[in-house]
Amino acid sequence: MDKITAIKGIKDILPSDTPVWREVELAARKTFERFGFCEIRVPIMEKTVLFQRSIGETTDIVEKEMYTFRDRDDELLTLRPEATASVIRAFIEHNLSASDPITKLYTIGPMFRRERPQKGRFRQFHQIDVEVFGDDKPASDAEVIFMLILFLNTLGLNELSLEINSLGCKSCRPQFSKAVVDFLKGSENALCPDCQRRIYTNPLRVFDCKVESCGSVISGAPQILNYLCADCDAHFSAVKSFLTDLNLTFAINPKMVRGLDYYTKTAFEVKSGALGAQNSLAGGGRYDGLVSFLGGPEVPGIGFGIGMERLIACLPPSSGTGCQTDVFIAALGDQAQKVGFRLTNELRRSGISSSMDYSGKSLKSQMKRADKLNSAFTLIIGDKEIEENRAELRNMNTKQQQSLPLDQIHGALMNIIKER
RNA sequence: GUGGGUGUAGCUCAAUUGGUCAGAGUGCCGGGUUGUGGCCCCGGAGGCUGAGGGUUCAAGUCCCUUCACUCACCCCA
Repeated sequence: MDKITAIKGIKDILPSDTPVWREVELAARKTFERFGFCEIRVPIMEKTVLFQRSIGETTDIVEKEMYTFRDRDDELLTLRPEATASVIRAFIEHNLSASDPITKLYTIGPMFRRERPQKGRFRQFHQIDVEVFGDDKPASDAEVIFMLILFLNTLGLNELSLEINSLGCKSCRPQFSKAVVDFLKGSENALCPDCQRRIYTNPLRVFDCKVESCGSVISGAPQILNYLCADCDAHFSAVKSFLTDLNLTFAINPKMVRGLDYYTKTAFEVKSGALGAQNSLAGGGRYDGLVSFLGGPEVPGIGFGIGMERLIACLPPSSGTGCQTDVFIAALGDQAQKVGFRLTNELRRSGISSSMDYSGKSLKSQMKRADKLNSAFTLIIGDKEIEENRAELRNMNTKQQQSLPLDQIHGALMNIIKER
């Protein structure tokens, strides 16, 4: 029989990895909730139009990376490639702005993009996603960025680089785009074929092309920061000064444009050197026109996404404790097996984690198993002990051992374990 | 979609120019030693060397095809 494997680019998270994931998720919840964020859980499937509208028809994500399929009633559905669209959809659909003018949400879960997998890039990957609705003040931008950095620091990540930029708004960005197009047309021949095409499809993308010649062309191109309108310019200055107030070091990267069409004003990205080519660990920005563009009220928004696989790849290896067992019951002999079976399940009913091995193997291998389960205590019951109406309880760390009368075992164990 | 690299026991890897090359460590199972497990000692199971074809007296080792994994481009978290 051929064995059935997982889908390309879609990975299992094995028991050995699972503690780190939980630790990261827990840290995220704790940090975000300290900032007043609440969790929202949105579906992993949406109508395709939602993503087409929000992410942008000409983006790579929508053009060639989405898992889209036709439902049985012919409706086009797609597995979400990012979370923002869904969160906004839910925000609008349930009219969340009506009960609170400012809504702060986070969500954690899998995203899907059909790309060629490589280091730090998978077809199913996980994001921690944060969105703020209803606050267009620069302090909000700075707060969100601060929260992101704080969260990463909490996990022990300090060697990070924060880059920010402003992408302008609907009044100043078009002028900038036009200036860029005009400029690029002037030196079209020096660009790589991809970029020559981009001039007409998505000119700003030329900025993050990695081809050397394109880089040198674009280095002389107009810069968005020189085209910002008064409002955007003031906003950006205020964000920078708030970040400085919070002691955050950042670099201004005027070439950072972000791959989703909806961003306006502040855009930011956190990179790590430890990641290889896919070095962007988190990214986000403001999207002031998006909620209304998706049919909602005129509500500004800002948010970011963190790539969990990439984040975990940067983490120092140590942390993360495996599963713990309070007591392991090693039973030797048929009578002992019966007693042990009843006892281990009684303990579980009492809220104590307990395990035993039903195979009847040697004490040696049962002790080995106790080690694997990280048990704090091992209770040894043999048929001989049963005749003497006792069992031996061994503390796995101190090796200390005590004899317990059989009929008092349950109560005694409860006390001992509670004391720990 | 395009390119490079790699595919040998569950895991990590060996195997001189194609010629006892199918191995080691670790893990697993059993046994010994031990104050009833951890250290140490002995033994055992496990591989159509990713798959298919070809060259050769001889192929993990060379060639072709295919698949998988991986890294990079593209793009993004």
